[in-house]
Amino acid sequence: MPYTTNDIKRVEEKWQAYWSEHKIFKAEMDLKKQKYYVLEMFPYPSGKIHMGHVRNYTIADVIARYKMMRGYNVMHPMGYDAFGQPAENAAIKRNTSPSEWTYKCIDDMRAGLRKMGFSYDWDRELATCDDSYYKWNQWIFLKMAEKGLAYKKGSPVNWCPSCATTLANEEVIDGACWRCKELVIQKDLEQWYLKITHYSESLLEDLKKLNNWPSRVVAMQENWIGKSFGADIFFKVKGTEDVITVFTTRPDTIFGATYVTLAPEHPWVKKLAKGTSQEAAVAAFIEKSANISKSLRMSGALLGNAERKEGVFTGGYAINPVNGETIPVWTGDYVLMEYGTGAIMAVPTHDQRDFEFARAHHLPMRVVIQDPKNPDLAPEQMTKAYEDAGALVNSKHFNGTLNEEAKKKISVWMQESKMGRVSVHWRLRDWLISRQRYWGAPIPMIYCKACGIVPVPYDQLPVKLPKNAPITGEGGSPLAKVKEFVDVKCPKCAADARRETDTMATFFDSSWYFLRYCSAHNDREIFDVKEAAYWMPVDQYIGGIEHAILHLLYSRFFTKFLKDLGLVGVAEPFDRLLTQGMVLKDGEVMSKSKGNVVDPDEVISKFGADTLRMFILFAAPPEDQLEWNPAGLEGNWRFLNRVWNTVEARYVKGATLAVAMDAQDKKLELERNAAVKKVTESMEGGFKFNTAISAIMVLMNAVDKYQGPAVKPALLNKAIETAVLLLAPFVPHVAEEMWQAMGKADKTIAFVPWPSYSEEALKTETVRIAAQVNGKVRAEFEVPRDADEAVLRSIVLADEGVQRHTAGKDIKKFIVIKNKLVSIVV
RNA sequence: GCUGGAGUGGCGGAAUGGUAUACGCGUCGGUCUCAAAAACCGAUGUUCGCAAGGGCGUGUGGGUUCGAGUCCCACCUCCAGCACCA
Repeated sequence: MPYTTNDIKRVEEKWQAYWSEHKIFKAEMDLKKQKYYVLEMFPYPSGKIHMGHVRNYTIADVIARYKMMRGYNVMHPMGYDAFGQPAENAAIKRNTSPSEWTYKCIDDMRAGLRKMGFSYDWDRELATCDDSYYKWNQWIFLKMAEKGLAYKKGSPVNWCPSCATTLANEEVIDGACWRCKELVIQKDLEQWYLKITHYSESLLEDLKKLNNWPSRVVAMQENWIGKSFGADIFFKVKGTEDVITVFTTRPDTIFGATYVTLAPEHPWVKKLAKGTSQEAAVAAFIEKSANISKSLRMSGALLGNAERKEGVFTGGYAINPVNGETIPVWTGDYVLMEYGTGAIMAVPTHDQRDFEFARAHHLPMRVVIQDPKNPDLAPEQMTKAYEDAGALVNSKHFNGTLNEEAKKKISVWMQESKMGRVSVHWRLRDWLISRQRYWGAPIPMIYCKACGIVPVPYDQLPVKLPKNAPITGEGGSPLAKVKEFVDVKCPKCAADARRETDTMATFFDSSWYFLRYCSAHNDREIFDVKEAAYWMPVDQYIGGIEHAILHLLYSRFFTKFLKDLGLVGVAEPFDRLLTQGMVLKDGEVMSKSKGNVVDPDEVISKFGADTLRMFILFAAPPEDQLEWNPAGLEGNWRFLNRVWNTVEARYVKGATLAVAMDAQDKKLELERNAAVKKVTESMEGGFKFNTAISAIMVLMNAVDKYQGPAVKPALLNKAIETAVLLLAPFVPHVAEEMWQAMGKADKTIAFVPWPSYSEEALKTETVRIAAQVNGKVRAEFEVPRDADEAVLRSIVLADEGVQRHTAGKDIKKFIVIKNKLVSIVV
């Protein structure tokens, strides 16, 4: 009887109900048992689940179920990253409230997740927009403020005109808003920051511990943190005792510095120009630069473009400390105020950007490093900067020193003679978290005229988000318009005061949710320390590569902070990370705008969740992109049918073990053991689900070939049972149903021990070997296992096919690779 | 430019330095059927040959080795991230 659409619906609903009613996947701390924490990146509830979610969560579910069968105490939770701007937009569009819309979406998502049969502990479900959750956001914020890690400062910030809110550096992609793609501009605002830079060193250093993270994610974080070693060098302003400090990673080129360039925003630019003939030109340049947004200045359009390296002479001069030379100070828009000291020493001969600027503005150049391949390097002839290694010239007593060595020597020398100091600069900046939005956690601060900025006392948390804020999408914090929210008494002096009306960036919410899952409904504390000590770290985290920097970096930061508070014992939250590939259709990412979306619901109603799961796992390794292929889906559907039919037609309940095994029996046992070995190794060696499933297919092919009057029902049963057990993590519903149909006593297959295999059973009496002559395969033989060289010589050299290639030639070597091949050299 | 990764049949993809193309899809042929679908069986890198058998094949060019998709060197192409970060 085929496995019909009706069967699918009946079977899948039956087992989903069973798992749910009996809380099969409820996880409880048990110190006697080895824990395993499987986590997928929780979804933003924007509607129903899509194929990307299906892939992400199916991967996680197979891992969770596999680990359960291996005897681990598995925690596999799910929740919703529920704050965020789309809810506000949806509320305006549909004339509803962000809260109503979000909770409706959560219901839809939950239903979709249940239909996929995922093994979640639903008792731990959480949504970040619940005040029972964001209360602890506020708690963390206050703790950070106490430690000086949350602070307010005024500075130019990234501003998205379309979203009418600020953005973190990490949220600006190619100069545009990560969400709406609008070009980001700079705006001077007072905003809240988290001092992630306090942890720069350990965020970088601890990347080395993350051996089970994809190397590209580690590399991306490394780049983002961006540690540069070099020197700060003090250039005296000519005619004063004042100093301009520049940062360089190339102190070896200090003798080649022919001018200094300051960022247009650098405070010395105006000071130097004042009263000189350059004053007007400098003022005009500063104005012009300010009008070109930073995002444009930093975007690819200006890169490596000499024409665009704009700048003017400030009218002032500086003294190069190492040789006392007076050199001009320029301002140029290729120097960024945000990085280093906002000032550079320009060495046009050995830095391409300086070279372009110097050529554009006719500034002097001097060679201080000789190219060993072209020892007559001269500025007039250079068409680009020489940035490679070489020995120093024109550098006084450092002449002849190789530049890598000179970097250290010159830094030390300058430090000793107080001309500069060895220094390190970071690319990472503090994290701007204020958002002028409604649908987020209120920042728990109060402004009092007398007392200044006053934290909300802990016992007044949560600061609840008012329900009635007017959301127009037109900018400005909606909370500022809610009088009963804004008006508050100062906790210190009880005078009239005003609440902070900005909310937290939603990445704050997701930076610690994995800890909250450890005791999701604890209303006394952020989480139970003992529970967290047991469950953390997350053993396997699964999610999209798009979170390689933001979310993962912030989560690492929060974990380090909470560790410093003594609340968690681990410095890193995620032991293993798997970034799943995207789901494509016709070579493009599925998206509503492209109209190439495949709805999981439709696939489920036709083929069932199990077929969908299996196709997604089989069609590509989990990290790779996956091309949607309807024919492939049907192939997996056919396979599940074959297994189902085999259980129905050939499984014999109560068959007892046969005594003697013939060749056919041994072959089946061999295939059974080989399949268990291969599937187990595919799982243990990095979750190669595609090869795991192919090994189960090979086993089923062997079962199909096991036919005829000599079939031993007990052996056949064993092979079928093994196949069903191996399939259980992948296709849990149909596996449960078949397990029950075979009359097994277990109430669920979920915790039946994973099958084992024996190496002995894999050893056949004879093996098939190949014979190579001069590296080419010329014949194949069936020979006794572990046959020695003498035996093999007699068999192989007597072979006609081999002799054709060896006849009349000397055999120089006869190499034996046991049970694999022989290689003859003539 | 820097960083990370990938190039294997018609397609998705397999291969601890040891018989390249497992498994699946597709295609072709067959069984069953009045017919079709489904299901089942078989074939399927390319080329020369009636056949036996041989040549060539994992982006390109070299190298190491009895033996290289795999290791080393140099390149090409593609994907991704970062990017006037001094």
